[in-house]
Amino acid sequence: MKTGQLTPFQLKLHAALRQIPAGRVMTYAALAARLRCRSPRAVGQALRANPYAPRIPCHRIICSDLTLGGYQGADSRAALARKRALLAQEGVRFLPDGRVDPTCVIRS
DNA sequence: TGTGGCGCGTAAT
DNA sequence: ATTACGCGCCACA
Repeated sequence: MKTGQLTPFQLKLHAALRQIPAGRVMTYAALAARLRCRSPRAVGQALRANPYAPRIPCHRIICSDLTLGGYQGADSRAALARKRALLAQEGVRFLPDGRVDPTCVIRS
């Protein structure tokens, strides 16, 4: 079925996400750099429009400040809590400050 | 610490 | 085709 209604970017994005091992997270900037993109915003937006939420681990992407940033386009406390739960389920550790453990973050 | 501006892509008009 | 917006990041004051 064609390339789907998704854009080439999403495919690339999915490929990058696939490279992220479980229990580990990557920042938007790192992911963008991997996609050869100078704008992390494009990445975030692509994830936000990603209708394949459970199919695409967009929750493995966090802010460069080690903050969860947002989830599904919502920076609400509930969304962040859910994201944190998902990451914790994967084995990612969190700091008492609510930030992600830098050892689990891949800043390549 | 807080604010503004920046470049890329998508989606909508 | 053009405009507006978006889960961000960086630089500067």
